[in-house]
Amino acid sequence: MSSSALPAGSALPAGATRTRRAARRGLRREEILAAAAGLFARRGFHGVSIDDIGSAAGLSGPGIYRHFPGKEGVLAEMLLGISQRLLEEGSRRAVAARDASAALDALLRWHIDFALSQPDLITVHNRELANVPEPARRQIRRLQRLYVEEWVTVLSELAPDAAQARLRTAVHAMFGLLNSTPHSASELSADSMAGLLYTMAHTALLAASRS
Amino acid sequence: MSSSALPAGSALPAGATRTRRAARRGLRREEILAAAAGLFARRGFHGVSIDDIGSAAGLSGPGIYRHFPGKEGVLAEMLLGISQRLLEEGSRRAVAARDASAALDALLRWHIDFALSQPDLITVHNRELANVPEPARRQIRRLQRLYVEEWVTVLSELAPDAAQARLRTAVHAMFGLLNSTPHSASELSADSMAGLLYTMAHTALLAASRS
DNA sequence: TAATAATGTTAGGGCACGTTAACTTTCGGC
DNA sequence: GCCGAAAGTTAACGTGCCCTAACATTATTA
Repeated sequence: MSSSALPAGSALPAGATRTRRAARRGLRREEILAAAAGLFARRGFHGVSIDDIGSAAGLSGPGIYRHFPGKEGVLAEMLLGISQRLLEEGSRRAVAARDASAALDALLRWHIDFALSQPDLITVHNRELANVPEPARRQIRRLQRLYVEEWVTVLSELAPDAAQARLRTAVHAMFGLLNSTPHSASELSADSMAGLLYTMAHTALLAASRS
Repeated sequence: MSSSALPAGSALPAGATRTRRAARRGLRREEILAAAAGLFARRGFHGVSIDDIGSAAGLSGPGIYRHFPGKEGVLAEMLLGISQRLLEEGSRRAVAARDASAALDALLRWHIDFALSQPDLITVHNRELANVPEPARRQIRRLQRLYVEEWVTVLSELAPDAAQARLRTAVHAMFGLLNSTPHSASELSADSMAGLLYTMAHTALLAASRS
């Protein structure tokens, strides 16, 4: 890590080659993460072996250790990536909206889009936090909390009288609704599903804020 | 199983003694199931060992095999019991209601009550079906499907124009909402939580039926 | 093209787990 | 109060898993 992550300021060609290497390495890591996500979502963290992940990614089991410190490391990086993506893109879109109502719309569209296009990631994100070892788990929790806070802030602007604890709980429940996608066999088209989830989540959140 | 489950029609005293034995046995089985439910909910089926379950239930690991055919057997019976309870009690209350609106109210109250009072069971029921071996899994799926159908029937009566596939998907999503309870740290009292979940689920279902 | 670091492979160690076996204790029924 | 089955114990077997070691191959840099 020290030699490749912190370049000893040299000329451009060296930098270019290091970039090529890093790109290859990055691709391989993403292949492994994608393969592991599908397996973790289907069988759970403890139901998947290192050899399983290796086979699904096109290399042999112990080859994983050239890219990750271990099985828990794969899971930790996966969940960190998901949490970061949800938070960063969610914040980006919410801030870009012109008012609170539009921000809620943007958050809903973003989360639904993510859940429908990445069902494996959403499933793992929902279920496997307990299997992440401690230094990383705290960081993931922090990102998840900030993501929830983003939603609560928007809702608070729409319903200033609602208690924040109630809004937080409502947001958690709505996540349960949106993230249920992977479990239902989905007899609906992706568009119908997205519309249905939007309607249900939107009305549920507004109802929770009002009453 | 054959000698105790199918009594060779004898007099009452023999029946009474058999009942006493069966009662002890039944209690022990429920202790094991309860201990296993908590562990499965927290760490997942593959994250729990037979010795873990035994310790939590107050006996040593292999002692489990005097009551269940194996680890998968414990999970199978647990999920079967949950599915049966949800379906039977849900149907009972829905049928007893005087109209469709009251039936939906009864179903909501029943499911919320169950989810809030048995978070471990709801969690296991949601996550671990894939680890049940095949003869039992089909039966559990059947019960779950019938339970969903109970909801869809009631909703269809309230919204005759809504497509059944849409209603089924909406019910699945609402289950995700109600079953999210165990994950949120619940800063709310049980009563507030029940009220909030009722409001959100009710409005979401009606919105899904209308639009 | 030779050297070197990155990336891959197979073999194996250590350990935990599910299950069975063999034996002991508890307890209800005559 | 004895008998027999039910219920519990510890020991052990086989297997699968995570990870490391040792070696082979690829590919980049000089």
